[in-house]
Amino acid sequence: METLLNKNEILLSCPPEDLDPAVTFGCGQCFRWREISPGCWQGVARGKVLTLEGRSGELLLTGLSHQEFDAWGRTYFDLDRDYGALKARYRRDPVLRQAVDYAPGLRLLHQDGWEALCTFIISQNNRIPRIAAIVERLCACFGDPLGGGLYSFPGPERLAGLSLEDLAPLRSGYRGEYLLDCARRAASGSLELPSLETLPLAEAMARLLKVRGVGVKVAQCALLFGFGRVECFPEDTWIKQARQAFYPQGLPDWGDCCPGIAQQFLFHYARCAGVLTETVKK
DNA sequence: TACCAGGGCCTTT
DNA sequence: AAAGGCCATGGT
Repeated sequence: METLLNKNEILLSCPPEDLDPAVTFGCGQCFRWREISPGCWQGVARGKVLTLEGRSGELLLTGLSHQEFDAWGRTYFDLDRDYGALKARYRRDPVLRQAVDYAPGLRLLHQDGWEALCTFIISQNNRIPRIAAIVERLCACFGDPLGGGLYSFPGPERLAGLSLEDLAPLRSGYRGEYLLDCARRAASGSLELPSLETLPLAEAMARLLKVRGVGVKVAQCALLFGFGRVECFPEDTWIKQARQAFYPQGLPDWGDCCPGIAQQFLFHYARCAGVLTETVKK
């Protein structure tokens, strides 16, 4: 499918209208991608420095070998899902049609589960730019250097041995305690991360809720963004506002059509399109 | 200055 | 079961 160019360069066969880097990396689902030059985005995933940019109507990915792309890159960018069909389905709903048309190039990333869990613990009662800043300090302090001032996301074993004082430079506030509890559970095996991909959803949710600082919303985000559980539908403040403004009778049941992906379209639309007035808060 | 942020914990009713 | 204060930090 994909065209292999030089070493570590891959031309994605995905239609660019189904993967807009600015939207996909900027919609609040991930926190480690930056636009380093116009149209060219750089990020770190699973310890690899990647770039993605549009080029002559296609998308060029650098930083992964052919083998790495097949092993996890394809999954990371969710390339095996038919977004054309999914969006056609979403457009049957008049509100979601607006959301899809607002940002048709939004694509749900399948991030590393551990990283997603940590970043959404950090996200609670916080703002997106500050979340990204804390995550960067976490990586710079405890990740492995990857060159160019970039660092990997530190694994649970690394964080499990740290103290609250060690985390002080992150300025993550009361969330530091939550990160340590999460890391110690993951490192000891009392929280078995890989099982969260395949366990019945209720069981996966129950296991995550044992972690301090992980409530229903953070667990849903971790499952959706990090463990491929597209049936999850996190209800944050923006979704609550959207629900009250656009769906006073209740949200539609997107059932087997990836509710989590519908959620991300709706979240981005509600947060960025300026369609919510301040009068419908809370 | 107060209020608020991709919430969750703890205590009080 | 439900409601409300509090939590650390930083932007407005």
